[in-house]
Amino acid sequence: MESSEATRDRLLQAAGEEFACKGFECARIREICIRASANVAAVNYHFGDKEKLYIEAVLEAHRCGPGADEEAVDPMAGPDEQLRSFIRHFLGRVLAMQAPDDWRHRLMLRELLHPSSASDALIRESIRPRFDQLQRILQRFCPEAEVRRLNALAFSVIGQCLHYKMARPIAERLIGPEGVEALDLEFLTDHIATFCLAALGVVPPFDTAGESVREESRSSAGS
Amino acid sequence: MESSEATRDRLLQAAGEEFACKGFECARIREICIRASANVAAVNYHFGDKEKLYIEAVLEAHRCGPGADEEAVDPMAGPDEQLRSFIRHFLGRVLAMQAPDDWRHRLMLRELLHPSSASDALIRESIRPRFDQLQRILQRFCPEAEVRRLNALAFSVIGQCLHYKMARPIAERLIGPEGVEALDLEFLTDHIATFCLAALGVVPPFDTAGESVREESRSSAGS
DNA sequence: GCTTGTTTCAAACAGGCGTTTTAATCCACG
DNA sequence: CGTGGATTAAAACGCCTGTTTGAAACAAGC
Repeated sequence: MESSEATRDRLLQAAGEEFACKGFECARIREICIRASANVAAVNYHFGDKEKLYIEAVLEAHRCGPGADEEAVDPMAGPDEQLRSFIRHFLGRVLAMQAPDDWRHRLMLRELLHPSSASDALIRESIRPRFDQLQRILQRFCPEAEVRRLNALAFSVIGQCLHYKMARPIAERLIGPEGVEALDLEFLTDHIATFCLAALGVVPPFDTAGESVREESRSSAGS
Repeated sequence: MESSEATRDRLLQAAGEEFACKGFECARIREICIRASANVAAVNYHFGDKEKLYIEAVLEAHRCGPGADEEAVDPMAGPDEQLRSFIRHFLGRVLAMQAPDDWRHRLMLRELLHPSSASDALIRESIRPRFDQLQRILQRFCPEAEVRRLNALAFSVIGQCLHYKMARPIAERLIGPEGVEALDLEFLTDHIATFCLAALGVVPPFDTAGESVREESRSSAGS
């Protein structure tokens, strides 16, 4: 009874990887079972059919995924440092999605782009909290802003970050693989954070060399 | 000989629509032929196989697509007006992709996200020129910027726009369909343009109400 | 040891897929 | 009219899909 839970778990893992990189339609049950060293009938026995296996795989990837750095943004920090921190973590997760072992987040993203019944839990427990968190940060900059502006501001932040996952194949063709590789986490975090904070009037805008004037050089006579 | 070119054309149109909304793998040749009022064997006769039909459909959608507003950005205008104009047109195309009749752009986007041999022509003739155009505009703001910064700036503009196509299903769940609908072309164009121009130091940043201070109110004593 | 319930396995199932075959149809030209 | 090449049509082909079957293997309780 409990002994064979192992097969179920192996199936969930294999299904997650397969669904993540091929999608629901293109993933093959036989391939999943080979990966899991299980028989084809095991899917039907443990889950019923392909769709129920998919839903369970998404929810499983969702359960194992978050939890670690849930509250990585310091609630005591200033709004600009909070936004920087949010961008760093969000972008870090976006860039890490390229890694072969991060199939969990790729699977979750796939589910969000083509929502099935599994997306409810994802949005409720993962996406919504982070979106609200971002909006709370932005509201500290624009406390009197209407909802529509707040939404657009949030999407401006998210859009810039997510772009490096979504459009990566095009980007590699446009500026070359080495051009994409040069846009690493550190540089992009600083770029997007400065871009947004400048738009919000918190830090000075980019100069004619495209560089940002950070605090230390602003108050040069300070320390 | 020439008479039956009609069947070929009907197949290309039907294939374009079908590939655009279901993708290469999930589109069915039989369904395409029903749409085109053609026999299944017609695909093999006119194109060889499914993949060659797909490539021809992408290239056909590409040929019929652009050409109209190729140079919609006034080369004589100031850089800020050029950027505004670029964002308006790019965003307009992104938002128009939701329309059922704009399957051509949806198909092209699909091809760019999962590149096959058809993407070469797309990138060379459609994407690359516009990307270079955007970089030229941005270079007028930051003439001394290095390549990496220029790339990141371009992706900041593009990412904000494309987000409204890519993440639309999630956005509708996050802020509701009416929330997404409120983000129309006019509002978003102004929002993204102001966001970018403020980051570049050309216009004042958003104030605490999330509103932008446009030129007329800046030089209130002027006219 | 036998029974009972759970889990695995090889094999087969029906249906859909892209593709091919073979014959029928069309249409222009001599 | 009749001939030949281009186009269409119906049917079948082989393959692969998700799913199901029925029996075998296994462990536990009496």
